[in-house]
Amino acid sequence: MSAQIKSSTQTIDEKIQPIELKSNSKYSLQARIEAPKTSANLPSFSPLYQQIKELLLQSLQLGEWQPGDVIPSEMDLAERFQVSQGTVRKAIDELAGDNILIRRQGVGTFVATHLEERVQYRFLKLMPDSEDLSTKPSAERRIIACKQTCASAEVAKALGLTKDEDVLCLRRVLAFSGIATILEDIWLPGHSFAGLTAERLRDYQGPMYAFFESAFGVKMVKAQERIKALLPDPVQAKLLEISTNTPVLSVERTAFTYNNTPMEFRQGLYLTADCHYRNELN
Amino acid sequence: MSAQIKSSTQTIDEKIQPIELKSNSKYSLQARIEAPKTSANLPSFSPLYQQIKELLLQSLQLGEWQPGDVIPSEMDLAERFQVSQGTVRKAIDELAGDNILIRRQGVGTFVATHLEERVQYRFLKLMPDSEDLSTKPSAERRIIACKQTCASAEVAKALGLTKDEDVLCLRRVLAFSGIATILEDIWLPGHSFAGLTAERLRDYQGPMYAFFESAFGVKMVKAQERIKALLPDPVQAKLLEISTNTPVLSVERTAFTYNNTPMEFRQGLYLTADCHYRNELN
DNA sequence: CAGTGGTCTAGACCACTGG
DNA sequence: CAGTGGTCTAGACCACTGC
Repeated sequence: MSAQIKSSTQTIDEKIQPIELKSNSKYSLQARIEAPKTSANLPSFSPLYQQIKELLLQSLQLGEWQPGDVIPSEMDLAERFQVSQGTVRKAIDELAGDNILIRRQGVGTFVATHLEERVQYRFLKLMPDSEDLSTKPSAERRIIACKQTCASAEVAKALGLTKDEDVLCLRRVLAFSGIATILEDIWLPGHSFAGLTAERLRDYQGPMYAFFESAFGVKMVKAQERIKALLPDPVQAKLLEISTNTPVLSVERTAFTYNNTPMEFRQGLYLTADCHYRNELN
Repeated sequence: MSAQIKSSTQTIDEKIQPIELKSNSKYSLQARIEAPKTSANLPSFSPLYQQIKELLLQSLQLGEWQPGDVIPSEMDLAERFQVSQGTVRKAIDELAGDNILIRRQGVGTFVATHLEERVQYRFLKLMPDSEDLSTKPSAERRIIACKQTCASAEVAKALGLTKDEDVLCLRRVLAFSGIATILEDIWLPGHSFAGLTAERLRDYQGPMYAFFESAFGVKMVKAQERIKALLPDPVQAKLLEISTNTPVLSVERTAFTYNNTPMEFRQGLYLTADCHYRNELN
């Protein structure tokens, strides 16, 4: 899991060849093959920095570096992969752009984590209407249910499981400043979250995704949301302390780990009387 | 508007000084002053590529290059600003990341435009539930109203105007596959859109933001949205052909030109029976 | 002060597009 | 085939952090 050697393919002929490569001379980076263009529009080659990016992602996925850890310096990585610092830099740049790594000048490059994040809820786009960012009231959380069930067709599809596979199902309410605001139903693949109980969740201080990281080694990296407007059913309305005539946002989220593997599906109902879902478009 | 000369400040001492600068030796790029750190955490200097980025933005804002135009090649710009190609490249990279410029390998770098965009509606995140991207039914548009009024407090605030300044107010309905889906109220600052009429809008084929570009030279660059769930009032319900008990998404958008200048405020009501607002989180 | 990421350069070569 | 953006390198120096 340590020494990986590879070679640039671009100018390899005159560059590294004469030098004895460190520990083994097998190329661990895919050679840039001039693949005959298939009918589809596949990219015909992969730049070095993309391959480095993939290797870094592999190391992250395999747990070589844990969330919050420093990764080796650019120079060290350049040495390890036998490329220039600039090439490593471009790979890291992209990962930093995806919020997978975090650069800190003068210190090092770190694996992003949902723990100890300046912004506690990275994926929560709900904001108070009064843009009063100064007083970010920490949420009160209430776990309503935590049970093991079989995946419905919808949940199975979202999680990439087959129907009736084991899933954990949570239900919780978040209240801000004493006002119940979010009701969430959360489904998790059973095989990755074995041993999760309402008690353990209750005991944990901090964001749920931080808990998933530390307790199950599951790091959420990105997510997709589908938003609709709904009227809550009577049970939902009761939990949110509203009437069934009060419209709410339905926010269905699929969250992914490395490798685009879905690891969570949730439906949130957001009460938007004093809040809104905020989005930036570019 | 043409020859701009400047100098790198980083290694200027030994580098360019002995050479006679092209046409004039005034630095048009701000020197990197080691400003005494103010109490606030202001950046103490600005990298060259950031300054280049600002200069490019200025040229865009002043209309030196119009939407759809090619801008000069990286080499030409490097020559113009007296920096290396890599520095220009980094500036352009950022602008391309903001969807302000578009790079096309082998061809050149272009000013982004809402016209002739592969994706017609860049800011519209509403998708059919059946992810049936193949059949993207073009919307039927109906202009309901187009009148000149005074800015309400809310609209004035969003557009950075003072209350009661002139604004244009549009109302329209978009229908997909014959189903009325979106009702939008749109407010525009009167001074920038003088002469806009329902007829001109109706005659124009293509996205509204493309119309704004070609008819008024207003290029929307980014936007913010605030989403809530609402019940429509009777008038709104009638226009959307739904009952007042059907919840809808309220999407309030402020759109900006260059310089973070707000140029449009709109409230859209989205019927989400067969559609959803889609968002990607990183 | 050593070590990290951040900026900048100059030059080489590659991949792609269009005439 | 010329011209554009895209990749890669090697080396220099700067800004920031922590010890």
